Amino acid sequence: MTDLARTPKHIGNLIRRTRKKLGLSQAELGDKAGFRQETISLIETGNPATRLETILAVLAALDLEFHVAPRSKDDDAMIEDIF
Amino acid sequence: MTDLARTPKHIGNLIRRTRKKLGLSQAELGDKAGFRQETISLIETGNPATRLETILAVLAALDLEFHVAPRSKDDDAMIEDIF
DNA sequence: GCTCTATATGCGCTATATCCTATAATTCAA
DNA sequence: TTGAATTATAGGATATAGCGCATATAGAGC
Repeated sequence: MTDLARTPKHIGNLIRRTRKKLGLSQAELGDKAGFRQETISLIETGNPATRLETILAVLAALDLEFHVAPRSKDDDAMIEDIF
Repeated sequence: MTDLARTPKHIGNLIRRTRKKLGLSQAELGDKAGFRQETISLIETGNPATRLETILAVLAALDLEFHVAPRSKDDDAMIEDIF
């Protein structure tokens, strides 16, 4: 099961969804990833200027990882449903 | 076919590989993505502080996109082979 | 070797991440 | 509804992105 992530908002929503599924607060996730609650808040609200390594650390703390794949028409059809 | 990308270096290598496969110079890719040659250079060498939106724009210029998936044991086995 | 292109590096600039601290605003349960 | 927890926001400090511009290396071909 993989989720498409083309924009910072996609990624933020995905992180928030996963964090809540795991029953974590932003502060708890921040602890696990090595960042502050405020930083998690910014990421989840779609801050486009977040540092790459910060995103990677937060994903890892949620046991997630990025995969890179060709953009596909299937994804285009799916893209509106992400929110 | 998807590629695992757990670190800025993974992502940089992937971008460089794809760019060369497409016969583009760093400057040409920069043009397509809206950034400078120097910025592409930094990304390809694994700069961990690159802005998220910059990475996303460069991936899009290469017709690539991120997917988010659970970290898997299969990935752990594969991880050493990325370089 | 030499030349041309491609890539990496440097400086000064503005913008912003993240930290730290604090607090406002929102959500949720009792 | 109220009180506690959670999330969003703010200001000052430090670090660094990406810009523009310049240049130094590095590579590929002759």
